[in-house]
Amino acid sequence: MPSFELSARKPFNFLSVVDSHGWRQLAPFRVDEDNLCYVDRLSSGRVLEYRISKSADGVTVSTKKSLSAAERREVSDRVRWMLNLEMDFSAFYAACKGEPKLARARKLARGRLLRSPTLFEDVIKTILTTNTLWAATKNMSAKLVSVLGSVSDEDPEIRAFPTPEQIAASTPAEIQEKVRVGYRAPAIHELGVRVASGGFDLEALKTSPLSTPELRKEFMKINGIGPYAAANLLMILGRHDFIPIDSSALAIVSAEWYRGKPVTAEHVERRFKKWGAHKGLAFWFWDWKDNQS
DNA sequence: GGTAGACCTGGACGC
DNA sequence: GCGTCCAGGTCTACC
Repeated sequence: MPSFELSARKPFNFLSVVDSHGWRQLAPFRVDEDNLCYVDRLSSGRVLEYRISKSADGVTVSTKKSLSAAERREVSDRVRWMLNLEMDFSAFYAACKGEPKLARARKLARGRLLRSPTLFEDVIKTILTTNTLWAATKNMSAKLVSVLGSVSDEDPEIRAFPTPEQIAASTPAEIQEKVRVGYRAPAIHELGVRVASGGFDLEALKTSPLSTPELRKEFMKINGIGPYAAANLLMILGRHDFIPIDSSALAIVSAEWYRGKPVTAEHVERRFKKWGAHKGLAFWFWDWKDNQS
């Protein structure tokens, strides 16, 4: 099986990235034992699955068939992005010192969040997490891939996440009916159209010079993206100064400090205010009483 | 600027 | 079975 190595900035813990949130469960990701697999559609149109596993210096990326030099460069760039191999978390780990609830985060080199190769895919998936159960999010993501994604010529069993063009070529009614995303269909289709037409360079936001509050506003201009979803996307981009506060966030904060009594977003903010630019990370990797994973 | 109500879906739950 | 509730929120209308 053809393979190559990618190094990571230290400290690096492969499983801490894979387990950083639920993305590994959303198609076209899958986990096979301790390997992370992803079906990608390269710029050439070739659809293939690559398998990522830990190595001494970072990760090993393997494919069933060989890649051209250009394809290998493309896959390398995408895997580096997906696992955030280059990011420096030393300031966060320094801030964690003296906080027992973040001792494991430091010890396990937590901080990196698994992300999709494109911001487009992560925005769509974030929309799929809103106002629903996680099981339904997984279903919607799987259907989006199986209904609209490109099938591989090399393996008809695998499909990639649909491109903006593929989503734009569909209709909101078709997306709602076949992908079962409900009221989210118009927002998903609209984003596909905007990106496919070239009217919205969503991927440019990956490296935007905008301040985090300005970038948050940009995300919130997207239909279907509110405060929770914008904060989630900022976390994915490595901007950690907003907390994605959803109903489960309220529940765990309530259990942690308020004996299960109802709390608001302000309670969450107050508890993590002191972490400043690391607020999102401190929240995300806190050792919650009710979540010892 | 703050808030109530509608919004798709499908799994869980009670009957 | 069947009906109801509600979840990893957002949007809009209204005050």
